[in-house]
Amino acid sequence: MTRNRIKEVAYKQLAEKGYDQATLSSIAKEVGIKTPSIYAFFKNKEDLFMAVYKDLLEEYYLHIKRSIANFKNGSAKEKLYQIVKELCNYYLSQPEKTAAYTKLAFYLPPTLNDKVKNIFNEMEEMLFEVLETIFSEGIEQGIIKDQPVDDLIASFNCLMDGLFLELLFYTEAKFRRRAEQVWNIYWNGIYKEH
Amino acid sequence: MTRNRIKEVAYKQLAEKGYDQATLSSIAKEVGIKTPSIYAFFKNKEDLFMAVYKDLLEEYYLHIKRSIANFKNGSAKEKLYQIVKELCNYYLSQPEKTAAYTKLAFYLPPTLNDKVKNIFNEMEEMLFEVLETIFSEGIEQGIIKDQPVDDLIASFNCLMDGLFLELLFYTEAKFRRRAEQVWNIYWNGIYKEH
Amino acid sequence: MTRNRIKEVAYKQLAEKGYDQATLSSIAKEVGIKTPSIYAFFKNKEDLFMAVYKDLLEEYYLHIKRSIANFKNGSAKEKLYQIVKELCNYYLSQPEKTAAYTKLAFYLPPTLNDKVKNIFNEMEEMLFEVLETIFSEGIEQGIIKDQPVDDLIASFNCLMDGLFLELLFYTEAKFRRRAEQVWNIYWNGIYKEH
Amino acid sequence: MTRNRIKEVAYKQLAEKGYDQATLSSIAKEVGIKTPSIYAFFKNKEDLFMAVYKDLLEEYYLHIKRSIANFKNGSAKEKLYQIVKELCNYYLSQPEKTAAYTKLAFYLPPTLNDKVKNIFNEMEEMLFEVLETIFSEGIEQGIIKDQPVDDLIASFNCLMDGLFLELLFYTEAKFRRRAEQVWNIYWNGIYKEH
DNA sequence: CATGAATGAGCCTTCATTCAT
DNA sequence: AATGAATGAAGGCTCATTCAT
Repeated sequence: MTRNRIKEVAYKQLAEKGYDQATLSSIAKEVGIKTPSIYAFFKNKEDLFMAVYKDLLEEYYLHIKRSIANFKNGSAKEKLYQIVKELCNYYLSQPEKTAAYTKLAFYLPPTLNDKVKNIFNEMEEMLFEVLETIFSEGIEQGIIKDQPVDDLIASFNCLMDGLFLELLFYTEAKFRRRAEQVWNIYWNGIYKEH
Repeated sequence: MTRNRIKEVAYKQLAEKGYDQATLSSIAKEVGIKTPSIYAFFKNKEDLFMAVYKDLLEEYYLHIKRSIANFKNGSAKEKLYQIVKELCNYYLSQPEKTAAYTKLAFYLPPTLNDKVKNIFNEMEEMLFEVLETIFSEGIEQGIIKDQPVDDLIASFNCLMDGLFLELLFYTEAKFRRRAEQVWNIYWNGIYKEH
Repeated sequence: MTRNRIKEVAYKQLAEKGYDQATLSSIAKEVGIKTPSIYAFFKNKEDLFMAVYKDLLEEYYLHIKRSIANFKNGSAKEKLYQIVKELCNYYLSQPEKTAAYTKLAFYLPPTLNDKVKNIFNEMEEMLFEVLETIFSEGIEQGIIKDQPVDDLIASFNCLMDGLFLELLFYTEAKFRRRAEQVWNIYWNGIYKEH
Repeated sequence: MTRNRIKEVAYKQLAEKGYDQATLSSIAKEVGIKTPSIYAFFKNKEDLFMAVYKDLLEEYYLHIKRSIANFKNGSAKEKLYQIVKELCNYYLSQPEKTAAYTKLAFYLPPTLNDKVKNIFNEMEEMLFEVLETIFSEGIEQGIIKDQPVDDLIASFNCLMDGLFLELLFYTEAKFRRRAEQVWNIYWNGIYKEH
């Protein structure tokens, strides 16, 4: 289906070049159609990218949700580690989508801003709840030092954000190593020795 | 001096709108000159932004260098904390420059890529050396757990990157709080209890 | 019948926006079909509007013809007055058709020019003959001052044209008043006092 | 000055083809420049045509005003006749401007509507006052039949409008003849026999 | 230094039209 | 009879850039 090919090329070029440089004509050329044909499927350039964004966010959202569902069992440490690992895997398995996702976060055509931010917030809230549960349980079970859950979540997110950013600069091997290093230090900071 | 006013408006608009949307004409308009006048000072759009980038990076570089010089004395903990705090202060005191700096990191006109990356690398190396010294000393003095200095540096950088990214999404108050939280957990992870 | 709905929407939009802005797609949208469907009924945009024009002209032509037939009896004054009145009624009862008719007169796609002008001329000739008869009789009967019939026809037409033009600028009430005023002065000018 | 050449070609093409078909590129081609050059002088297509309209209206307005000033002396009949004659002369000496003026009256980009209508109204009011004076004086002096001045003005305007419309369909010679015929009948209608 | 004028390249978009289904 | 998909042509417009003044 052409519509999907357009969308895929669109997010690929978004990843590579950003919104402005991802020209309708360059997208059309890569798809193998003429520029005006895009308008048979999307009202606008904005409309096209809004669709791309929506897909990207939904897929990401879904993936996180599903990953989390998989770690119902296991210790707090295992759960947290799995989350980090899963997200790293996702990032690395979908480098283009991740890059597109990043571009998205850094420049958004003003019109799309609000719509996209809503999905962002939704995702953040979900992740927040999950982490809250894990940390609370960890503390109750004496595995994690007793400290404000807020702090734990904040620094976990910061870790994730840092990794996310570094994703853009490192090769896969380096990145994986780095993720391990970072995780270790993080865990050492929060677990309670016996 | 007009040349500087151009550069300042340029990085301001870079921060706000990114490279593509920071049009020469929109820059000229804000400066209060006509577009072609820019060519009296810069060969190119690329040339202008290369200058902007260079300034941005050099200032950032210099700032880090100076900050570090200030913490010649003090414990490893103090030194590291000062680095975090100083950078956060810098980010917060120069939100526009920081935003520009970020845009720069996320999209660079291909021609500029190599030149800019060099400066990046230089900065990273410098920071690496500083951190290496601090961590090594900390371990020697028994303040920091004995562990690979590489890991310590990696996770310190990840912390900084995470904060850097979050800078874009949080208000100053929230950000400051977050920085404290993150630092605490980090330090708990690396210091050696007695 | 779809064909007719297309035609009606077409002349309505012609009236509102003129030939160029009466887009096939905007017509299709208002009809509730897809643009290419129009081609099932009309060869062309030109073809469609040619049909619209033809209808418009024929209806107008027919109307004038029928109106005139009604005034077989009566004095010259009555006949002329009835023509003016009838046409004004027609204009006012079909404001959209009249507007379309006007647009038609003012811009015609070059290809249609000749075809349309033929119908115009036909109509004008018919009207000319009718007026000729009325004026000649009026003069013979001593009701109208003895003067060149040509002049009488010319100024009657000018009166009609003026009213036609003013139709576009005035409300119905104002227009009706104006028509009466103009007619009175016109008649006072040509009738012969005893 | 290029700016003026653009405006002149613009109104010429407006006269010939109407607003939509008077393409910026076709205007540029006739001027002998490239399309984007137009934007050095006009913000917009609308801006360009607004300038054209303003010129057209102002010139027309000025011409009427000056013509009228010339007939300060003379009988009512002379004055009225001079107005008709002057306007016909103007129309005929500036066929393109008149055609443009007509196109203007029949289709106006919606944005320009209000601005242009103001100038229209101003002109109409001025003409109304002048005619009011002439007719009132004519009646006082016993040259014109005692009748509502409103009627006299309405039918004079209708005469002018009719002529204006016919201007588009007739050759100069025919038109001049027609104007004479129409004037005669008009005057015969309003003058008072002794 | 600064600018007015000009331009090639290119962008987003619309339009009339075709064709296979 | 109707439509989804596609397209060539063209339109309005912006941009970076040049050049003479």
